[in-house]
Amino acid sequence: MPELPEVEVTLRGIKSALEGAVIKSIYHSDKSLREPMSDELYKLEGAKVTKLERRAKYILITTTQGSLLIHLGMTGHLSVLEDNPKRKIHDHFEIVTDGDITIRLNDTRRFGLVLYYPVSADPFTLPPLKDLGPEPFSDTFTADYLFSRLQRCKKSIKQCLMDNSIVVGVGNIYASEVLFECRISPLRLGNSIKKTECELLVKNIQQILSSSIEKGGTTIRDFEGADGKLGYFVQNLNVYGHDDEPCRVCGSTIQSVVQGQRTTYYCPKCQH
DNA sequence: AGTGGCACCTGTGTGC
DNA sequence: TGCACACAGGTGCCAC
Repeated sequence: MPELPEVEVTLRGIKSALEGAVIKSIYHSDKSLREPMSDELYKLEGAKVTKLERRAKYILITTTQGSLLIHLGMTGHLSVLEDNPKRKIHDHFEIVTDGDITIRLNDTRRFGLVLYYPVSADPFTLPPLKDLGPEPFSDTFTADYLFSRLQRCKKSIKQCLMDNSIVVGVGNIYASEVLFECRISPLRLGNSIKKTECELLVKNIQQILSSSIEKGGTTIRDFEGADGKLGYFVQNLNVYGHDDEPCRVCGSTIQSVVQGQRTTYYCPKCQH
């Protein structure tokens, strides 16, 4: 499910329910996500939520009794519920607030992550946040930076864009879309990308991600925002999932290719 | 150091 | 209808 825009839309969706609220109760299932969920999570009961923020595709919730890091993996979804309805299959974690709002994590494939950090710990200096590259909207993510990083990359530019140590938040959908918008072939190696192309990449990564956030994310199968509304960015996808269809720009056939076990979509005529 | 392959999981769609 | 298989939005670990 979630790429960065979906996570940002989710964060905005849960923010009003959680910010300033007191956590009345915590629940976690016995099933392991990417890692088992610790019983230390119950230490958050009685805590006041002081801050919600996003780093890469992680949501960090800071409270007076420690912090909570949530990753949605491939199929994770957070919903905001008002009457604490019965848990359904694949509901693995929930927070109930003093305002009787339930924030519930449903994650079919269990690639998500829910971690607890004590008050004394700074999650930004610890795994998994510690070694992440720059945010796409930050001042440090510039064409100069990208160019210097790509110099030592011998893998494909598509895989470079998805490499979290280079830039965070560009997943499989948006990597294809960004390269199409830049007219750069996904098959080229990172170290073949010119400075002027890095300028294009930075600009389009920012534009496409922010446009998708505005439209509520991308719905491929089952993504909904925390309010249950579907995202509309899927209508703006030019190549992702469009293999064997005509390119919207030149009319030639969109191709797909597997790179690093992930499918890439591109127009062989438009992209060089 | 950088890269490719695989593992973690369940559900869905396709072809036989 | 049933079965086998491929594939799906992410990420970390391992061996080379």
